[in-house]
This record gives sequence, C-alpha cells and structure tokens, in this order.
Amino acid sequence: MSQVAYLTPPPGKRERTKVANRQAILDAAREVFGELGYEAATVRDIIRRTGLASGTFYNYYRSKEEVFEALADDGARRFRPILREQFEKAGDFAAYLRGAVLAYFEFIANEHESWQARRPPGERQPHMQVETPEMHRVFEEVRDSFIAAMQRGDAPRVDADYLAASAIAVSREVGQQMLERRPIDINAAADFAVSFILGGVPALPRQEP
Amino acid sequence: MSQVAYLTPPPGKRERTKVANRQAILDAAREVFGELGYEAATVRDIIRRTGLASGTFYNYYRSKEEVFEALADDGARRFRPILREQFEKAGDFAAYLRGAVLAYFEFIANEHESWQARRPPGERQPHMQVETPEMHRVFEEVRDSFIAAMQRGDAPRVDADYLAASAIAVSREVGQQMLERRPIDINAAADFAVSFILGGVPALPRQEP
Amino acid sequence: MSQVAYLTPPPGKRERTKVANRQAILDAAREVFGELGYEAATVRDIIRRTGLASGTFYNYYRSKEEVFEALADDGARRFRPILREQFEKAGDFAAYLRGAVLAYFEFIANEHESWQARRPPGERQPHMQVETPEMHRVFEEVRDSFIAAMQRGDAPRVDADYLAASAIAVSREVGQQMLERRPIDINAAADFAVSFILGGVPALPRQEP
Amino acid sequence: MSQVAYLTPPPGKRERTKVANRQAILDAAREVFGELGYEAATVRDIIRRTGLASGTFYNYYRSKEEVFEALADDGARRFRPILREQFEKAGDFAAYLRGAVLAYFEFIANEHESWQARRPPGERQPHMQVETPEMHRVFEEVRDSFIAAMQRGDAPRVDADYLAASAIAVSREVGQQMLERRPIDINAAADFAVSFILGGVPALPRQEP
DNA sequence: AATGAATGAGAATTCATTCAT
DNA sequence: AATGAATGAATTCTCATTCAT
Repeated sequence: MSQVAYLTPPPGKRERTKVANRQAILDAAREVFGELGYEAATVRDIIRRTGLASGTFYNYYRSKEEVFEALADDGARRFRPILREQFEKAGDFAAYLRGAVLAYFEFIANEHESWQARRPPGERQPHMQVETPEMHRVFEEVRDSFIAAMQRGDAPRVDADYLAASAIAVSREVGQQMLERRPIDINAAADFAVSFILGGVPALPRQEP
Repeated sequence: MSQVAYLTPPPGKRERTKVANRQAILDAAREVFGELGYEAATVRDIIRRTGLASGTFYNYYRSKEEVFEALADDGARRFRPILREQFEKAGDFAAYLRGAVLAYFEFIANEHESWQARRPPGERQPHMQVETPEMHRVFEEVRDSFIAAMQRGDAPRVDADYLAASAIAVSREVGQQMLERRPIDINAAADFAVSFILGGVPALPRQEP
Repeated sequence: MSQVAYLTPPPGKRERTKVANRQAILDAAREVFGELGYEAATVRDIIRRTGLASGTFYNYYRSKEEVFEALADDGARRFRPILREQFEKAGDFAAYLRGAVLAYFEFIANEHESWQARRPPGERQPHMQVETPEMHRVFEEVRDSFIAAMQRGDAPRVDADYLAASAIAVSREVGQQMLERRPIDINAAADFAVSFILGGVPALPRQEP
Repeated sequence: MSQVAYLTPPPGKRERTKVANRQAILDAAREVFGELGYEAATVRDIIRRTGLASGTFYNYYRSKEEVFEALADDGARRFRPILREQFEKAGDFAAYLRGAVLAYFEFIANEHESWQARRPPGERQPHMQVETPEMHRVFEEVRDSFIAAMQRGDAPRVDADYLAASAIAVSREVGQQMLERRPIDINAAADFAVSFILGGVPALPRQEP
C-alpha cells in the first residue's frame, strides 16, 4: 500500500473545500468590487455571489475591508513569481523592464476581466491604495532588481526608491487605462510604459494629429 | 422696543456665519476623509467635528457625496491660480512642467502638515488610503493644462491619456515618498520627477556610488 | 404677556416627547420581560410594542441590558420617596417596618401588573440581581433608618448591614411569591414578612394543618 | 501488525475520557455562567474553554439549557449529602437549621474561591448576576428538607412557601454579604442568619455600641 | 437657519446546531 | 466519539435623511 507515502495525510475533502471557499469568496469579491465599486459593494453582495451561507463569510474574513486587502495581497502574491521569472531570464535592464511590464499587463488583463469590468463607463473609481505585506514585497523586489541592475552597471545609479515607485506607478496607471479601452491592447500599452520609463516624453510613440 | 434696531439683522453677520459654517463643514470633511477614508467616514463624523447640529449639514450640502465634490472643487480652486501662475511665468514645456510639479509638491507638503498633525497619533491606521477628492482635482488640473500644452504644440503629440496618467502617477508616487522622508526635500523630489518625465531613466539625477 | 414667567422656557413638545418615549420604552420593556422573560426578550420585541422606529430605541438605550438596568433603577427611584415617607410618619421601629413593607408590596402590586404577569404559570424566572445606583441607595436608606432606630434605642444594636440585607431579601422574596398567588393578598404577605422580621419563625401566623 | 492489540481499546480508557469530557464541559459551563451570566454565555464560550471541538458538545448535552440543568443537578448532587449529614446529626429543628446554613455558607465560600479566582481581574463586571443553577438547586434542597421538617412536626406549621422563600433569601443575602467581607467569617454569618430565622430582630447577636 | 430626535431600510453579525469526514 | 466548517434564521445596530419645533 502506498499509503505510507502520506506521512502527512493527503489534504482531505474538508481541507480542499476550505481552500476552495476562501478562493470563491475572493473571486466573488473581485467581481463585486469590479461591478459596484468598493464602496457600494456589501458583504451580502459578495456572499450572495458565492452561493455560500452568509455566516460562512465570517469564517474566512472579518469584514469587507479584510477581503479587499486579501484580494490585493493575493494578486501581489501570485504576481511575484512571474516578476522573478522575468528578472532571471532577462539579459539586461531594458529587457527586464519590458518583460516585467508586459507580464504585468498580461496578468491584470487575465485577472478574470471582472476587476474593473462591467461598470458604467466614465464612472471613475476612486484610487485605492492598500499597502499589504505582499504588495510591499513586490515593491522591494522591483527596487532590488533595479539596484542589481545599477550594480551591474546596466543602469545609471539613481534614487532606487523613487525609481521603483515611479516605474510601478506608471505601469499601474497605464495598465489601468489600458483595461478601460476596447480592444485591450497590451502591446501598445507596454510600448508606451516602457518607452516612457526608458526615455521619457521624447521617446514616446507619436500619434497622428 | 430695542428689537426694532435688528429687525434687519446686522448686515453681513448672518452671511458670515453661513460662509463660516460652510467652510467649517468643508474643513471637518477634509479631516475626516483624511483620517477614515471616504467610505468609513460618516456624515455624523463630519458634523460632530463642526459642533453644528446634524440637520444643519443639510442646509449646506445635500449628501456626503456632495461635500466630497465640494472638497474637490475647493482643492481645485486653491490650486488653479498656482498652476496658472506657473504657466504664465514659464517659457517652455519643460519649465512649465517643473513649475507645476514643484507647485504640486509644495501644495501637498503644506496639506500634509495640516493633515498629519491632527491625526490621532497612537491610533493604528491600517485602512485603505482612498484618493482624497482634493488630490484628485489637483491631478485633473495638472492633466488638463498638460493636454492643453500638447495641443498648443508645446509638447510632442503622444497618447495624451497615457501620458497624463503617467506623469500624474509619477508625481503622486514621488510626492508620496517625499513626504515620508526626513527632511522633506521638495527640490530633490521635483528634480527627480521632472527629469524622469522629460527623459526617463537616463535623464535622472545620478547618485554617489 | 406672562411669557416673562418662563425665564427657563416651558418644556417644549420635543422635550415632552423625549420623556414620553423614554418611558414608553421602559413600559414596553417591563411588559415584554414580564411576558417572555429577560432572556427570550429581544430589543425588537420591546421596540415593536412601543410603536416607535427601531432606530429610536438606540437613541435611548444601548442594549437590552441597559433597559433592564434602567427599569430596575427606575423602580428603585420611584420607591425611595415612598420609603422615606413611611420613615417620617412612623412612630417606632415596628411601625416603620410594617409601613415600609406594606408600601413596598403595594408598589410592586401596582407596578403595571405586567411585570411577572401573563407568563405560563410554573415557569419560574431565574432570579436576577442588578445592582443599580438607585437600588443601592434604597439599601442604604433602609440600613440608615435601621441605624437611626438603633440609636434611638428603638431597636437592638445588631449588624445593620446584615439586617438591612435580610429585611430587604425577605420582603422581596415574599413579595415575589405574593404576586404569583391569586388573589394577591397584600395584607397576608405583609403580616408574614413583618412577623418574620420582628420575631422569626415562632412569631409567624399559623396555618391550618 | 501491532494494531491487533488494540482492536478492543484499552478497557476503561474511552469511558474515562467520556466522563472526563462531560465533567470538563460542566466545569467550563460553571465558569462561563459565573463570568458572563446564563444569557450572555454561549455554547462556544463553554466549549472553547474545554479545548474540545464545538460538535463534541452535542455528544454530551443537547443544548445550552441542558448543561444549565446538568450544572444544577451537579450542584444538588454535591450538596445533598452534606445536607443529609446535618440532618442525621441534628437533634432538633434549630440544630438542623444551623447545620444546614453553616453547610451552605461553607459551600458557597468554597465555590466562591474557585470562581472569583478565575475571573478576569481587570475586567469591569457590570452585568446582571443571574442566579446560577447550582445555587438554585442548593436552595431547593434546603427548602425541601425544610418543608419536610415542618411536616414531621419539627417546626410550627406556617406558610411553607413564604417561610422557605424567606429563610432562603436571608441565607442568600447574608451569605452574599459575608463573601464580600474580609476576613470571611462563616460562623458570625451563620449566627446572624440562624438567629434571625429562629427569633427575628430581638434574637440577633448584639454588637458593641 | 439651526436644532436634534425620529425614522426605517438594510447592512453586519452572531451562534445554536448539523453533518460529512 | 471527535472534529470543525457550513448553515441561515434571527438579531443587532447604523446612519443618511427628514421634519417639527
């Protein structure tokens, strides 16, 4: 009997359900926040969409705010390996930057399409900044790879914190706008963002008048 | 009866009270939104801080949302003249950009003082940072004048929305980080942001190795 | 115009409504606790019976527990002047005791009849002891009048705290039982309680075998 | 396979666990009811304190009410032998009464120790003191034997319910006060209570002027 | 205009109990 | 027998807004 292999017992149905429920709530929250906006969304809205009982929500999260943070944290957690992969496979700073931005845009475009979706167009969501531990780690990772590039002589020695913050901000904002356009053009957005970071306004793709 | 003398109330007195109340509500709202974020803030929180009665709020604003808007307008109203001054003074796009960014950094550095000061010091402050309406309008002002410059041929014709979003994002993030550093160095931050926008990474101020 | 007489303005309709509402909630609570018992009773039950809106409850009390305390406190507050009157008009200790016990039994019998009423018979409510400030004052008043009687030489010098506690306890328990009997016989109950306090078991009224 | 040895579990082991769990739940319930009162206490509070899983509770008791009853029975079971002993030892009603009251005071003084000890020390404790089921049953025991004595001609035939209520009330209140005094003087309290019940105010122990 | 209590829809939350594992 | 997550009815409670004074 190969049972022996499971010195740690295989995750039972219970455990699987727990993970699935946690994810279901996260997914539902992503959709609901996307459709109604964070403020209008209620815990009821979220839980209704999962098909779970209302009380079940509170087995996983204590409030709407907590799901929101978990959502942000979750995104950052899933993105971090992708970012690292880009860093490891990139030849130089420019390649890393392009790879990372492109990967990020793909990531958010795939992100269920529900985040920021089905909302009356023009109704801008107010910007929300949650600083989750995982998001901070992404920031640190970006900054550290910039520092590494600088130390390799691959990039000029500049204020790494400012630069990381700027590059992330540009990516986030352009990415956000990209998602609101139809069709979603990941490559154009990446061209813009990367050119901007690497060369500023003069380097940007020109448009017809 | 000496009442007669005041059948018409002392001129301006009532008017002044009205203006003062309106401003008191605005100030209270700025504080409360800053401390709790738009969502968590309640009308009661705002009105409590003014010392007025709850019903009085509705003599001035119809809803929480309306104060929010008014607050935005207030911010814009205060920032627009500063921006215009920069525009008139500046010779070209680069100079204007520098002036605008500098003015913005000065603006938030001032706001920051009056905000952070009043924030309950010991209290944990883990919640989402929702973009305040004031900031938002300030950004809009910058963006609009930015687009105008482009239309006047002062700046290359590039994707205006992406560019505006990027420049604003850089300004916001660098500005945010600037506020967290001691001492707050507005000029260094502006140097960074403006160089970045105008020339990307290669144009950034170098640091000692 | 006799308006002048109201240097302090006459209580307006608002003020009257406030007092009336507070009392209405108290009355409703007394009924509901009486019918359902403290535990089964909900805030909804109470508020429903007042005809007020649910939110109104919370303008007056923060919880079921708080109304309950207010109820106890209210009873004690209203009883205290009655007690004092008995003390002032009584000739000696025995007369005071009889007067006070009788007054107390009348008081609780009148107490709307709803407290401890319409409940399935035999379903004993668990004893509940709330120590409200006003109840403590009643205790002190009883004890102090005992001490006064002792000092007058009207009663033997004994442990006044134990005695007051005992006399009050006997009155409360006999009173409680009295309310559960039909017909309610205030005099028989008072005879019993007073005899017991003044002479213990041997002094009690005998019953047919 | 060495499993074989335990196909039948070690005899008594399971049984002991069952008894231990049942007792653990009872002990936890005693604590929790004591700290929070019956109403505020939840099954979760009780079960949490045992370290058992919530579902396990229902293997032993069907509801919160049932533990409450069981707790009452537990108290009675522990007190009845003490009471019986007094009865067998005592020559007459007075001696029995004294023995019973003394035993009761000893009982609550002991319970008191184990209760007050575990109570979270700094915590405000404003809530209602609901009669605990144990105390209630203890009172019932006393009352029943009391009535029995009356029926055997050991005591005068008076209103049994009133008398039982009175004697119990006196014992409870004097006992309560006794617990609040330092040092706790069981004998003085018993002297007072018994004298009071047997002879009223005139029979009470005198105090120095 | 100012006041502040009342309103009541609806959101948040609890918790006894069940039941698959 | 033990576990502990799911359930969902029921309850608590909030808060924007109204309106009589």
